[in-house]
Amino acid sequence: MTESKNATPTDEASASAGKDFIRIKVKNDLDTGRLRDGSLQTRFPPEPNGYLHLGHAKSICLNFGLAEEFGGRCNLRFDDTNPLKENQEYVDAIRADVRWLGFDWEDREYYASDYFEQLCILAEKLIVLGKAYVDSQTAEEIHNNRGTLTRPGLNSPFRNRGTEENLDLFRRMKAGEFPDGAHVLRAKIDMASPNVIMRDPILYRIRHAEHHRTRNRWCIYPMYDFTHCISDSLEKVTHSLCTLEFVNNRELYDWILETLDLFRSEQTEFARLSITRTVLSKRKLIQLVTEGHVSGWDDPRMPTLSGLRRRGVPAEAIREFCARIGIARADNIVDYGFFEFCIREILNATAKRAMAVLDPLKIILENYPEDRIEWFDLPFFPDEPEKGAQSLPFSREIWIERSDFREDAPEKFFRLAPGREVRLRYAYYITCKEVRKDSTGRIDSLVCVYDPQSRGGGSPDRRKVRGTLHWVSIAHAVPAAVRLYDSLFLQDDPENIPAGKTFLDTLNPNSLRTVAARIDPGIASLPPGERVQFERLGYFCVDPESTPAHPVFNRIVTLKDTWAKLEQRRS
RNA sequence: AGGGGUGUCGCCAAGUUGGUAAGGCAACGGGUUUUGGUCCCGUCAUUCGAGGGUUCGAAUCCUUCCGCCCCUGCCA
Repeated sequence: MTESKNATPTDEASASAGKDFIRIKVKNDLDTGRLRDGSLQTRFPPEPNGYLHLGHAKSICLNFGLAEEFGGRCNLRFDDTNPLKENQEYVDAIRADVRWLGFDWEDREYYASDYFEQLCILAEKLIVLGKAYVDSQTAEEIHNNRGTLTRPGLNSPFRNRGTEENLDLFRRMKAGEFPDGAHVLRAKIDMASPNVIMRDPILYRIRHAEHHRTRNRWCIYPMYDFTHCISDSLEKVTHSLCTLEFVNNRELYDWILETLDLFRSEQTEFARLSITRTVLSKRKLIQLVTEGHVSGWDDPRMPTLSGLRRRGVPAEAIREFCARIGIARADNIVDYGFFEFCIREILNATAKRAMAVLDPLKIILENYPEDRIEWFDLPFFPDEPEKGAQSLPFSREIWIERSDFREDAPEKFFRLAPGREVRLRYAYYITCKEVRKDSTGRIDSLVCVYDPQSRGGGSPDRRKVRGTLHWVSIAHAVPAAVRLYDSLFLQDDPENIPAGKTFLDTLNPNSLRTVAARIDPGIASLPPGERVQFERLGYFCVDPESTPAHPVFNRIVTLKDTWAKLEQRRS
């Protein structure tokens, strides 16, 4: 499950990784001895209400990465304070994803729900301190009295209840004497604060709901703001890292820890990740799944870790990506192409080369003996032949890529065309003699001749042959389903759609195309999860549904295609 | 006439106390190449949201203005 983490990011990446403002702050806190026992403690705190995606990966790499780099520890903590949205399936998926990404929380797996008892005691302490009260207004009244962004709020008529009454009411809330919504516990801060978060924030609400871990033990549940800072504090988290939308909450975070005189964890915010042509908001991802726009959380087109894993993206590429994008406080939207670059960088060094033809066109070598079969070596890594090779069968009839032949070939097209000579990689030079078409005019096959002198793909006269094509012997080829993926969305920023439209309007109708390919028999029985490079095409991964009899491959990412770019420029 | 955050090349992003704009991606040009892949070399911000000021000198200090993002859940 856990992918190898031996390979290190490039020097550039690690160099820049050591320079962000958070690392500078941590280093400084460590150097100046600000941390009580001198060691760093972080945490990754997901709410188990969905699957992890690339945005979470950024946070995971930051929190766990920091701990590794500075000799500290990082906890995994589930922020499970809302029983209505959370469940065990998500907990299990999150654990699997973090592990797959390559991080280990050892025995430090915590749950906010583990702290419910302590949280309750601290809430009572707040009441005794005169810093919290039970409010019996309706939800609507509370909303109306909160004021607006430009107008202060109004004090609740229940704001000055006595300590004993508050304590009694709160205990009865906890005991289940009231229905949902009858009362809430609020911090007594300042209804006129310019920071709306500080206008007597709700600390506890009544919710007669079953929690996936505590079952029916509780009917009151603490809110995020009350829970998060205290959980951090109890775990002695020194650096509590979160995204920018929580900046406003920091004032309350600090107020609670200070008022309760608890260990002072410190919150620092960084910009969340956005990527072009995909969405990273949990709400939208859930919608894609529940409305059936994708096959599930692990659909290979999803930016979820489970989707990327099934697609074949190596965990190392995700870590590399996170290291390279850096950490800052400015809003950003990273080009999807940058992620692809990181994937290719890893795969180029790790994926064995193989032969496959996605859109087959038949070639008949008329001067090649009908019953002859030869075997050619295909090195796993052309630049490192010492790493081994695979044998490829060659015969009279060969599949090549349909797009590698053109009847009217432009000057710069140096692939196959009538009368032109190209090289079949590692095999022979061939020249096209005749184009055969069916009744509809579609090209049916090509009759070619091969040059016996060019065995292996070179010739004694060292004549120049620009084009080199991939191929598969028809007699040996194995049919395979190959899924070609494209981005889920057409628009660069589907999170930010003009007016009147939704992100669904920019869904890419061609994000998945399945083709009947012909592959080299040598790779037909690779196990699921195995990644290979189909020469000249891209990187592919064996799908979990694949069997030796019916191989299924997912395209992870294409190879860089300079020719396609040239052609596009001409038109 | 609310508060907070933020603006450095098309994208990401360095730029500690002012000293004369890193790096990566993309792009473009060239070399190597039995993957139009990889690799290698080169080009790519007189300018740091805009204006004013301080200074011998400012992306970095002061000031005014502008843009974008977040906050009015008994969500996190």
